[in-house]
Parts: sequence; C-alpha cells; structure tokens
Amino acid sequence: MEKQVKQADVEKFMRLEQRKRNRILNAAMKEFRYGYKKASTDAIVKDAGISKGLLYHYFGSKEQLYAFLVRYVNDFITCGYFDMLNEGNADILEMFWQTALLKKDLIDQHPHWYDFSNGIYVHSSDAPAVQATLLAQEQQAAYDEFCARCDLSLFRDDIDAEKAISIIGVTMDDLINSECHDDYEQFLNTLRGYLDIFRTCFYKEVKD
Amino acid sequence: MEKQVKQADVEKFMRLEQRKRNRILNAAMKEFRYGYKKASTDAIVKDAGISKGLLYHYFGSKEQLYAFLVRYVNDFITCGYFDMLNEGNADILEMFWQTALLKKDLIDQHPHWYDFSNGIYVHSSDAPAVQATLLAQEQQAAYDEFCARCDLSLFRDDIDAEKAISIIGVTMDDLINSECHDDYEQFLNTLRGYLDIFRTCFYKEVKD
Amino acid sequence: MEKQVKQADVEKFMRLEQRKRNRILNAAMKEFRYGYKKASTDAIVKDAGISKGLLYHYFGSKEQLYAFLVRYVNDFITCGYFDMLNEGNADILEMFWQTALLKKDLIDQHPHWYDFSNGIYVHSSDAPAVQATLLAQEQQAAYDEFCARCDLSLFRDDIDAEKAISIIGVTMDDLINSECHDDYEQFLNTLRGYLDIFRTCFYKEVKD
Amino acid sequence: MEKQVKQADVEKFMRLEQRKRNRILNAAMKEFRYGYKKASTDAIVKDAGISKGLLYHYFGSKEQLYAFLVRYVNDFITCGYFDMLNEGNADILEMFWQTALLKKDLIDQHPHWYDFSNGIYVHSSDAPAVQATLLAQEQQAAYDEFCARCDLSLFRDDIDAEKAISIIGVTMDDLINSECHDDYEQFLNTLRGYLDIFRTCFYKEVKD
DNA sequence: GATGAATGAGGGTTCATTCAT
DNA sequence: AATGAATGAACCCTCATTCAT
Repeated sequence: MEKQVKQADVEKFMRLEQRKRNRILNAAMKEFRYGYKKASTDAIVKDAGISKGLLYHYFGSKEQLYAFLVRYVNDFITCGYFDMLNEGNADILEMFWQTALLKKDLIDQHPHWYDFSNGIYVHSSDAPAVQATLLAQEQQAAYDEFCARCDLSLFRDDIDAEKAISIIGVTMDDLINSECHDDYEQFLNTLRGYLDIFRTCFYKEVKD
Repeated sequence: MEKQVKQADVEKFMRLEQRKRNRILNAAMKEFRYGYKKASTDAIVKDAGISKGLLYHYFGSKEQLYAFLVRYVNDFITCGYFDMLNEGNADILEMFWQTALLKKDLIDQHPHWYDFSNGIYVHSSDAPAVQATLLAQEQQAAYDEFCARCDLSLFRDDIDAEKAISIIGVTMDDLINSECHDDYEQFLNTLRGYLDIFRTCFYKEVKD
Repeated sequence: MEKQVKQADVEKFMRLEQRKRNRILNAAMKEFRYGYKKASTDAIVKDAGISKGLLYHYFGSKEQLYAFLVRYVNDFITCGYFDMLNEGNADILEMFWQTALLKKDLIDQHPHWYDFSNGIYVHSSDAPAVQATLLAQEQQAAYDEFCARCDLSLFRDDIDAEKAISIIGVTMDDLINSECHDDYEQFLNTLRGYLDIFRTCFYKEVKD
Repeated sequence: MEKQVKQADVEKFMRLEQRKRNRILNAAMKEFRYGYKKASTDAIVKDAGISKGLLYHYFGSKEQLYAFLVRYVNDFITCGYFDMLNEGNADILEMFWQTALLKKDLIDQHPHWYDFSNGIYVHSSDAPAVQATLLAQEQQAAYDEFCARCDLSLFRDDIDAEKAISIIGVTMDDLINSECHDDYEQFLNTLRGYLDIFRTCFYKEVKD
C-alpha cells in the first residue's frame, strides 16, 4: 500500500502576496533549520501567523512542505550561481571565491534560508530519503555545469584535473558547512588560505 | 536534583554470548543510522528479536543506549587506529591509506556499525547534546595524536601544512563515504589516484 | 532548569459548553477517586468520550490535570461554605449542621466530585507532593476562618475548646463519609443525634 | 473472565526459619508503607536478599502478598489487643490508653510493621478494593468485641452511650493516623488531653 | 479561503509476572 | 528450592493530520 499523497496547492501559495509568502517561507525554514523531525508544524504556523489548515491546504503534508523548501532554496541559490557563471569566469578558484561572497549576501538578506540551506546537508537523512536523492541529482547537474565552465588548462599537467577539482569542491563544502559563521571576515580569511594552497599546489607555476 | 539516570546494567549486556550481543548491536546501530530521533526502540527490539523490557534492562533509556553505541563503535574503531599508529608510520598519506583499508574492513564486516559511525557526525545535532561534546573531545584528541605522529617536514615549505592535512582528511572522508563500494579494487585505485595527487602537489620534490 | 511545564490551555477548557465540560470533569474525578497513580488517562478520555490529544491540549499533563481538579473542587466547595459563613452563624454545631446539608447536596448532584474531594486527603501521599501542600494551606486558612467565626464562649470552661472542635470535626467527617447515604432522613436523624450529644456535653448548661 | 489467582504457598513461607521470614516481612512492609502501587517488588526482593522467583513462589502475586501482610499485621496487633482485653478492663478510655501504649511497643520492636499498619488506612483504596472490605469486617468484629467489654454505666445517662463510643473511636483513629509520631511523649500528652475531655464530658460526675 | 479543535497512531518507559535452568 | 533474565501489557505523552464550521 503506497503512502497516499494528499492534495496540495503550491501554486496557490506562489500566488500569495510576497510579504505573506515570505513570512511563511521564513517561519518554515527557520523551524526546519535543525532538521526535519525536530521541526514542529505548530511552531511554523504560529510563527507565520497562519492556521494549521492553511499550511496543509498549500502543502499537503510536512514532508511535501519540506520538499518544497529544499527545492525552493536550491533554485534560489542556483539562480544566483548561474548569473555569476554567465559572467563567464573560467578560473575555478575564483568561482569558488565568488560563490562564498554570494553566500554572504544570502546570510544578510535571508539568514533563515541560509541556515536551512546548510542544514539540508548537515542533517541530511533525518529527512525523508527520497528528497536527498532528487536534490543530489539536480545539484550534480548544476555542479557539472559549474565545472564544465572552468579552464582545466590552469592545472598542472602532471595531475588529474578532475580529481583536483573534486578535492577543491569537497574542501569548500566542508569549510562552508562546518565553519562557525559568526565572524564573516575570519571566515573569508580562512577561505583565502585554502584557495592559496590550491593555487600554489594545483595550478601551473606562473612565469613572469 | 539532576535528571535521574535510571538503572542500567551494561555490564550484563557485555557478558552476553557474542551472537546475541551482536544481534542487538546490529539492530540498534542500524536503527540509529539516520539519527537519534528517527530511531524507534520498537523497531530495535523487533529487529533484535528481544523484548522491550530487556533492552531497557540493559541500557536504561534510549539516550543511554545511544551513548553506549557511540562509545562502543568509537572504541572499536579507535582500537584499530591505535594498533596502526603504534606501528609508527610518519607519512600521513601512508597513514590515510592504512585508515582507508581499515574502514573497508569495517564496512565489510559490520556495515551497520559503519553507517552508524558515519551518522554520528552527520546527524549530530539531533542527538542528546552531551554525547556529541564528549565524543568530539575524544576524537579530537585521537586525531591530534594521529597528526602529532606525522612528519610535517614532508610538506612543501610554502604551504600551511595543517590546512593541507585538513584538505587530505576531508577528501578521504568524502571518498570513503560517497564512493560506491561494490568494487573494492576500483575503490583502491581511485583512492590511490587521490593520494598520488597529494604526494605530487603537497610534498616536497624528492631529489634523487 | 526547572521541570518544564508543557503548554496547557485550561482557559479554553473553561470556555467549553457546560455539558461537555462536566462530562470531562466527571470522568476525570471519577478516575482520580482512588488516588493519583491509580488513575489512567486512557480511562478518563474513554469515559469522557474525547481523544487523548484533547485532554493534553487542555491540561498539558496528568499532573496538571490533577492539580486543576483539586483546585476546582476545592473552589467549588469553598464557594458554598463561604456563602454559608457569610450568613454569620456563630454556633459551630449549627455551622456543622449546615455543612452537612451542603455536602449532602454535593453528593447528590456530583457524586464523583464528592468522592474525588474525599480522596484528595485519603490518598494524599501518592499525589504529586506540591499539590497537597498548597491545598493544605488553603484549606487550613478556610478552616481557620470557619473556626474564627464560631463563638468559643459557648463551650464549657473546664475543657479545651480547640480540642473539642477537633473532636466534632472528625466525627462529622466520619459520619458523612461512612454513613450509607441512601436514606436521607435517616442520615439527618443520626447527624442530629450526634450534634445533640455535643451540645449536651461540650456546651455550657443553659440556665433559664 | 475472572482474574486467575496463581499458585501460592504461604504455608511454606510460614515454615521458614524465623530470621529469614522476618527479613522478608520487614522488607515487604517497609516497601508497602507508602501504599500498594508505590511498592516495587524489585525493591522488596533486593532488600530481603531473595530472588524474584522465590517471592512469587511463596505469595503468587503482589496483590496476594499485600493481602497476606495486611492480615499478618492485623492478626499480630489484634493478638496484643486480646491479651489486654482479657485482663478485663472495663473503662473504655483506659482501654484506648492501653492501646496507645501497645502501639508504642510495636513502634519500638517492628517500626516497619507499624508504618505499614498505619499506611493501610492512610493509603486505603490505593490497594486492591477487595482487601479493604475483608479487613474492615474483621476489624469491625474485633472492635465490637472491644466495645462489648466496656462498661456503659460509666457514661452520663442523658446521652446515647453507643454514639459516644463512636465519637471516641473516630477521634482516637484520627489522632493515631494523623499525628506526627516522631515525639512519642508529645503524642501521649495530646492523647491524654483528649481522653480528659471525654472523661469530663461523657462520664458521670464522680462524687466523692 | 481560512480556522483551530479534535484525532489517534506511535513513541519512550515501567514493572508485575513467568519460566528455563 | 531458588534464581534472575526475559517478557509484554499498560502507562503517560507527542504531534502530524483532518474536518466541521
């Protein structure tokens, strides 16, 4: 017997006036920032100032709400990436640096979205399993495009550039997820330190 | 008055015949692999083929059970590490290679323990707070010892060796966690590829 | 950090239509009549015809429910006493007579409330400790006021009036609790018999 | 479906050597002193130094054990009363005074038995309902015999002697149950105070 | 559209009782 | 006779979900 998916009307939610929509979005992401199970639908509706029924009218279930949020922030962030990518930066280290700056913007404008976004991975499979898979594919696609853009000729000839990119990627992820983000300047310094190492070790020596 | 810790008789559990003990251990770790809250004691006893009462006779509470498991796998793994460390290997890349082999063993012999072990950090935030802290200290100490052993003079002088070690560490973790482990030979090859990059890029050039 | 008291919304309960409110009140007091521990919340909701969740929505916990009931009956009864007291009767035997009539009313209209009310003291020791203390103080105050009203000069000079009042009190309580209450006239006769003894023996002789 | 009464072999228990028997008796009464439900069979066997199985071998169930204890102390105490009664004391006030002294003995020699004995009434219907009824009948019989012995001619002619005895009885009960028994001398003083009132008010004036 | 009172399955925990040894 | 590991029904409580208004 398959779990029946109840009615949901996300489109109606998207047609809401932006202020109300964001109030709900903020409340939900804030509550989900520590993982799926810890979030309480009661807390969400209370914080958003709407009724229980309305939340379920829009999203059908807690699970679908979570799925929606994951997709929403992902699209929102990806959107920013693409704008950046379209500016055609070919140096992958520079791209990661820009990415970090973008995150800074997100933190300032939508702190809860950022927390939530980080939490998705940190509390990964606390969430319904399906979710992770779907998102992973999407992120992989985005990341692939991200990589396709970058200029592999910058890398030393005696190493596997793809593996090198992989190393840079996981290091950046780890840095962003685990780092205490209270002091942003500190964070940028650390980040710069790592990027320097990569430039020194993985890139060809620049001859002047 | 502190939260009263109910009677628990872990020693009695340790005196169980190994087969039964492992059945319980497996069931519990399997159930906890997605985090503390998601795990159901009902599911554990059902899977282990014991009664609810017996589980609580041994461990007192879900929280104490979790604490025990965390410590158990940690000791189990640390044990292997220490044996290796005592062989006094100073090349950190060689140490990571050995570590990977050990983890591979763990995955093969106790897949659930391995999943659980990974989950401890991944789902850290939904576990009883105390646990994470205690373990973090211990692991930090173990890792520090691990690092203290290694010969930093192997690294290039123009990079921050600590950051370099960090990069190597997260890359190894990512590799072990994400890699599809069906084909062991394939895995070892990939692993070797990454270690080669690190040796080539982070270590001093060897002059012959 | 004190034991956290979970949300409770007793006001919402008080706003319920009287029939439903009394159905819950009756079920709860009936179930608690043999003490705190023996009462089962399952039995209460089943008897009241409501769901588990609703009971906890109103009262937060078994303990808070019990606390509410204790206060409720106490206020309910005290209310009646005070009306009587305000009529300013100074003869304590007359006051006990009135009290007995009031209790009789309570028994007829809310038998479970009466049983519960008696049980509070009888099974005091298995209730959450705080409760008993708070109520005891309040009841002591009410009883003190009750006694302060009464004219001690009616008592013989050669006996301790306070002890005499105590004797009258426990006798009345015993009478009301143990007497088979099927035949009200019979009960009143017995009661009158005892009051006569007290008047004859404890009061000064009336000279005409 | 009637609750099935499991096998019990109290006779075997009675045939135990006195030291072991008393160790069990003490442990059980001590644990039951706060009522039936609060007592834990685990605590009893631990305190008595016997196994769970043995306790159930002798008594069959917690309920039967409790029943046995109630009967046991009752018989033990009644036994003392009868010895006293056989000495043929006809003054009921004197009889109550002697009773109080007997209780003092019990307190000294078997403090737990005394606590348990008091608890039976204090925590009355916390226990299985049947118990109270059975005991009540027995106690009533004992009390009736107690009263039958007493010399009614001591009472004033203008009051109902039976009712007067009843008053004395409930006052004594209340005193014994509620009084803080830490200071025995204090208790005896209070007791004497009440007995004096009864003698002064209920008995005929003694002409010299 | 919008509400929030009401639901009940499921969770963690306890403990009297049983039974293989 | 004696043990104590093992059981499982029953307990208090939570919370995602529903539905009458």
